[in-house]
Amino acid sequence: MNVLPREFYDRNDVVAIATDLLGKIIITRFDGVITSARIVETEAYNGIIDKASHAFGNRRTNRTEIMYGPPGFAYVYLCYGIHHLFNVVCNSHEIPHAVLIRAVEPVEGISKMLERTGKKNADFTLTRGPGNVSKALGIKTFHTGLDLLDSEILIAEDGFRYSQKEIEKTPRIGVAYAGKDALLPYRFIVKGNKYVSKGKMGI
DNA sequence: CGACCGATCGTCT
DNA sequence: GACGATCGGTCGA
Repeated sequence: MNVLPREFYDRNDVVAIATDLLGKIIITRFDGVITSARIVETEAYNGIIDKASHAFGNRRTNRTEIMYGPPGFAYVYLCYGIHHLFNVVCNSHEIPHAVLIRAVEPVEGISKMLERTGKKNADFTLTRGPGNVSKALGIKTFHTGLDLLDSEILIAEDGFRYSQKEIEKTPRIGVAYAGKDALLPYRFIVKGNKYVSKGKMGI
């Protein structure tokens, strides 16, 4: 198990990074408790030219500032006042690319995930959808800015890899407000994986 | 299965 | 003051 290096995130191709993140492992360690899960669904957000991105039009606010920083850091924001959505900051300083983690497959610490989510059974709803991912892994908005190479949240690879045939691309979910950009094939899923979220065009 | 709805609050205008 | 990069439940067909 190796933590992904800074160079993994420091690329001028957020779509490639979103694809490459499939199969990688997110590991969180809060209060000494480890939970980990394999990424099976991602979405790319292509910075200032992407209407679906919070950084569209070079918008800089307290919330989005982290995306303008160096790559390999967490961008976590509150959605609908309830859900903490976990993103990975990509590309170099001043280029606000990000990848949203939309679904993972539990690996370690499932009992802790059940405790955090208040669920009884470890079925596919445990970590399906970006809100559930953060809830199960214990990620909150105040974790925004953590270094994914050295903090309580890490992303690593264990040698496992999905083949291109197992990966499908679709338009992103819930971004209708982005007009034409909502049609871009920036969502990446592992075909047939039961943890992949339900989308209009998804599985 | 699809449509709809309520929860809930930080962020931006 | 309005609005989400959502979720889970309910209701009707």
